[in-house]
Order: sequence, then C-alpha cells, then structure tokens
Amino acid sequence: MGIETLNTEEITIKDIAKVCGVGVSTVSRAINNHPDISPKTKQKIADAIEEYGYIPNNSARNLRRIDGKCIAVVVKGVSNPLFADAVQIMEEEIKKRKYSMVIRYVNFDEQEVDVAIELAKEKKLAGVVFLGGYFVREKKKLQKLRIPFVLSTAGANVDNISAEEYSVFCVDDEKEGYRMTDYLIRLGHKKIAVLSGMPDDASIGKLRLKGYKRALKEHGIAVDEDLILHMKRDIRFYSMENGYQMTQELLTGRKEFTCIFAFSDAMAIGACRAIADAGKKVPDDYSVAGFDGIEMGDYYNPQLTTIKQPIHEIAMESVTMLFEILDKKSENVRRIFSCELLERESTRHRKVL
Amino acid sequence: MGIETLNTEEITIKDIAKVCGVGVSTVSRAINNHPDISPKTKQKIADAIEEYGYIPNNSARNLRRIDGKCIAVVVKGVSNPLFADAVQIMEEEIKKRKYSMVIRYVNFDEQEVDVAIELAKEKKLAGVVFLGGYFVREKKKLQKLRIPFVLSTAGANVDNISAEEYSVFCVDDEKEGYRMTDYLIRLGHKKIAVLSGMPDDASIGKLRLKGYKRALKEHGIAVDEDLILHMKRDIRFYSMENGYQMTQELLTGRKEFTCIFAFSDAMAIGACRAIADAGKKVPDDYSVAGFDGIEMGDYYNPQLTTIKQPIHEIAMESVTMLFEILDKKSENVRRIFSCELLERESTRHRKVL
DNA sequence: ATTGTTTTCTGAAACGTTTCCGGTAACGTT
DNA sequence: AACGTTACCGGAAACGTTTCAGAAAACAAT
Repeated sequence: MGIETLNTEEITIKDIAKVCGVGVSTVSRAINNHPDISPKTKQKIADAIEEYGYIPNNSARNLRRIDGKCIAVVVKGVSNPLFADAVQIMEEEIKKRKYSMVIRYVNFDEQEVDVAIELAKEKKLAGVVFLGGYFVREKKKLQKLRIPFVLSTAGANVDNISAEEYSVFCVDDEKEGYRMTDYLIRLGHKKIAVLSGMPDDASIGKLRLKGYKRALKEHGIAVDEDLILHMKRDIRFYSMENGYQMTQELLTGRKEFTCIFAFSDAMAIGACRAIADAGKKVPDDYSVAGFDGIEMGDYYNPQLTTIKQPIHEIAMESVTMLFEILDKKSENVRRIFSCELLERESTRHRKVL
Repeated sequence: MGIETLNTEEITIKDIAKVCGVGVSTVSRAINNHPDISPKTKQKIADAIEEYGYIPNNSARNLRRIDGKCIAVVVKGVSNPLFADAVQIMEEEIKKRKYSMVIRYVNFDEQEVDVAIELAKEKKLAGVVFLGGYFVREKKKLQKLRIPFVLSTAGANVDNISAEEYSVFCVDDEKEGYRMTDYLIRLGHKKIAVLSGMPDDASIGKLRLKGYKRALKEHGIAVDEDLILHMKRDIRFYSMENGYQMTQELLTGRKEFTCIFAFSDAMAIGACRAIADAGKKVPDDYSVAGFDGIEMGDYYNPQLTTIKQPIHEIAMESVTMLFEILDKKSENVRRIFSCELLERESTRHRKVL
C-alpha cells in the first residue's frame, strides 16, 4: 500500500518530504510540533512517517539544534543501589518529555563537574542532573557549565552550596544522622561505631557524622574518634566490601562497641557479613543500622534498620524541576526531603551484661 | 602561554586548524590516527588540542562517519545485578577502544531486536551486544539488523540459534540446571520446587528446567508440575519480589517440598525472605539454591548456594569478539562457558523426619 | 481591486565533523 | 635536469537535520 518506489538504504527526512509533496522544513516542523503548520499537512506527514518507519537521525538533530534535547545524569559512585533506582525514574521522566538521557558514572577521585563539562562539549546538552556528588569549592567550575543543572542528593548544608544559588534536592543528612544515632542511644547503646565516608569527605558523610556527634553530645556521651572508621579509597565507596573491611578492622581491634551505624545500607550489609564471619550475631551481639533504605534492606537477614530516603520523590522532583528551569518557568529551589526511620531486625536493645 | 586570541564560545576543529596553521582535514586525520600525516604536525596538533581543551563534537562525527564508532548494549531485564556487572565491564572495554557505548534496557514484553533496529537508525551503530535476550523466531529480524552483533548469555541450545550462524557467548543452561538439581538430589531432596522463568519462556529458563527434569528422571524421581512455578508477568522478572511471591504461593499451597531451586539469585533471596516471613528457617526447614553467582550471594544470610556464571569473562569475550568481527578478523563463534557450583549455607542435607 | 494581515510553507544556510580527490613538496634515481 | 615515486596536506563535498528569513497563499478589510 502506498508509494513503494523508495528503495534507499536508510530513509531520511527528505524522503518523507518528497513523498508528502512538501518541503523538508515542513516535515521538520511537523515532527517537532512547531506552530506554523496546518493540521491537514501535519496529519499527512505523520501518516507517511508511520508508513515508512522513519526515525530521525539523532546525530544530525543534535548537531543542528540550538538546544540539544538531551540531559546528562552524572552519578557519583558506580553501582550504588540507591542511585540505580533514581536513575531509572529519571530516565522515564526524561523520555516522557521526548528528551534523551546520557548517563555517566564517576569515581570518587573524578571531578563530576569536569565530566559534565566535557560531556557538554561533545554532546550539546540541555541540562545536567548531578546525583550524589560533592560540590565543595566547585562554584567556579559549576559556572563554567553554562547550562542549567540540579544537584540531587547532594549535601544540603555544605558551606558552599548556599541559599538560592543552585537547585538542590536532598535530605538533611545532619538531621538524619542525628535521628538514627539518637535512636540507637535510646536503645541503650553507648559505644556506637560509625562506618563513615572518605577521610576527606566534605559532603553527606561529613554531615551525617556531625549529626552523630551532636546526638552523642546531647546524651552526654563522649565522642570516641577510634570508633569512627573511614572507608578505604581503593575500594568502591559506600559498598558492601568497604563495610566489610571496616567492620573487620573494628572486630579485630581492641576497642569495644555494641553497635555499628553504617552510612549506607550496602556497608551495613557488609558489616553484617563480617560479624557473621566472626562467629557473632546481629543483633544479639551487635546492632547494625544502615542508611538509604534500599530494597535489599527488606530482604536481608536480618532486615535492616535504616533511614529510608524518599529516593523516588527526590529523583522525580529533581528532573521535574530541571525541566521547569529549562522552560524558564522556575527559579532555583532547594528542597529538603525528610526521611523515615525504619526500625527493623538488625538493631535491638543493648544486652545487659 | 600560547595564542590566546581565541574567544569563541565553543572551540571547534577549525580553531585548532587555524591555530596550527593547517587544514581542517589534517587535524581530523591527526585525531583519528590516519596514516598520511607527519609526526611533527601530528604532535603540533596534539599540543594545540591539549592546550585549548578541544573535544570533538560527537554528533558531527557520527553524522559524517561511514562507520559510527558506537556500539549498543541491549539488556533484557532492567536491574538484574548480574548484568550490571557485565555492562560495566563492557563499558570499559568499549571505551578502551575509543568507541562510545549506548545502553538500553528492555522489558520482557519488548522485542530487543526491534529496539536495536530503531537504535541503529537514530544513531549509526557499529555493532550490538544483546545481553540476556531471547532469540527464538527472531532470525529474520536479526538479519534486518545489518550490523554485526553478538548474543551474550543467550540460551545456547535454543532451537533457532544454531551452529555458526551467530556469535554466542553463554553458559550451558541445561547442563547447569542439571548440575544444581543433581546436587540437591544428592543432598537427599526429592521434592524440589523450582522458581523458573516466564510461562512461555523459550530460552534460559526453559533450558534450566530441562536440565532439572533430566536430573530428576535420572534419579528416578517423577516430575511434579505443581512444583514448577512460573514467574508473574507484572513483576520485574527474575527479581527478588518475583521470587518472594512465588515462594509465598508455594508455602501457602498444599504441596510438600523440602527445597527450592530458583533460577536467579535474586529470586532465591526473595524465597529466603518469604520463608523467614513464614516463620521458617533456611536451610533448616527448606534448602534454597540460586543461579548466577551475584556478589550479594556472598553477603546474604545465609550465604547462597548457587551456580556461579563467569560473567566477567562472558562480558569480556563478548565485546572482544564483537570488535574482532568489526575488524573482519574473525568469523562468528560460539563459546560455552562452564560454571561453578558454590556450595554454601542456604542448602543442606534433608532433615530426616 | 487594492491593501493589509495572518497562516502556512519553502529554500538555503547552517551545525562540526569525516572523507574523497587531487595537489604540492620532497626525495631519490637516472 | 628531468622524471617518478612517495609522503603530506588542503579544499570542498558530504552527512541529515533544524532554523532563519522571507515567499506564497489565504483570508479579511477597505
């Protein structure tokens, strides 16, 4: 059915134009929902596109377009299950708006902003979502990134990320760190070890730690720096493996502790494994608490006590807001999401001696 | 240092050419390691590129290039931890060869081949890796995909994927299904429930099931179809949730069983959770075995007995071979990788009544 | 009929590369 | 000195699309 005289290898916008008896620019306008077009021709073009299975070449589009319809998601930390969820949601939202998404994972020692700048050069991006990055002393670089961006699950109260300068979507890490520590103390724990971030962590890890210390202080418990472990640089950060190693150190050390507060669920799981390998039990011998609220926490044995971040909402809001900024419908905003403390099996009242 | 008279917004190949006093095509040749160029000018150009931080625009390259230096990875099944590992390795290998990678996840009800074809239209791909797909009755479509491709972790013995027609990298699912079942039987289990694939599964699930049945038969155990569960369509397949649901059905049903063989580690973990929620214990009350050998299996409580797929090698080989095919250095090959049965805590000898 | 206004469309110029084809320079050989 | 060969290089044409400036058509108002 229809005109079958097209035997070209790949069918282009020109073919569609020819078939419809219109100019190439008309087809373009039809595709991109530009105003200056009659419903009739628009329909005709739509039909032809359907019939011939035409798909616009993305490279050509992005090359010419004034605003590349592509947004980049730069994720700090590969294979973080929390982010995996977020990325998925973002992808859906981005696709829904007919944008394409490019994702890049960066290690702890890479500068996410640099990565974004490079990406912008080679791709022509409309905007960037930074997921889980650290943005201390990055102001200048962020300015070099001329396109709109949002900071998602970035530390909320870090010195340099202030006020309405940027769009930030995250939880109050200090408060949540406090909340969990307070909970653990109320369970009777006094010697609470912490599996925290990088030694020179300047973002979420630092904030959660601040909350931890505040809680101890408020309860009149001295902070013991020996109980604050920092993760190893050479291992994937916030990973099970990292948690495992730190916990092993803890267990073989001479410092007493009854409880571990890990700054990610993955590390908490690593901790549980290390404890089990040492012939001990969670929560009988040690209580273990995590942070994030990943799906695995539900399934793990014991079920993980944790701070559940509303990652779905954070992801959703982040891209929604990015698009509003792109549409000039909105200014920068900062939204702090509150978390939920899930009391589950991995923590319990401290055993009385 | 250097000529600082370039105040253009974005610096292009023309700028580099101008700065170096050479033609644009010379710069292009220098970048792409084409032969006709003297070491001296090549160096000069390299220096200029370095100095000005020039990054070629990818859209323009892909538009013009005869062979798009991009390979697509089409993954059947989102958020499968096994594939996450594989994807990461592939990305490294692809980047190492100066190619870019585009990844697309497809659901069970989407045709991965169609997705690849569409992708090829909009991107100009050099090749495709299909990860974990099903390729029954897809011969014709695969031919429409004019570019080279490899099938990674696709069912090895499926009827239609025969001989040297395609490049296939996978494990022998029938054999491994047999191996695990045989092991479980030797532990004394006779009533082994199976958490298998989709009802109309035509690939790995079907093959593993075949191995399962063969093992039973060889041991003189009758196959009980009621113990063969198929996963739900409306839930992410091979997921913890799916395993959980199936196990719940099993537990609330009236069929007796002493052991569960799940066709993925994730489903096995779901099974463990369901058993725990029912107040039972693994492996005391039920043995549970998985398939895949994901990292989580090491950390889970109990540690999962499973069939460990050499996913790193599979991923590595898959892209290595794809590149060899691209370079015309190699014909299609089929490599079957053998797995390792990890005997761990989630299985044990059947309790005597 | 003329003019103005709005709607719809078109041709051509970009976008930044790669690739083709041919040209010049350098060198060796007679 | 003339020629052939090789090694480098440059100009310009693509690639397939969007965008821009303005043309044509359609309609309305005088």
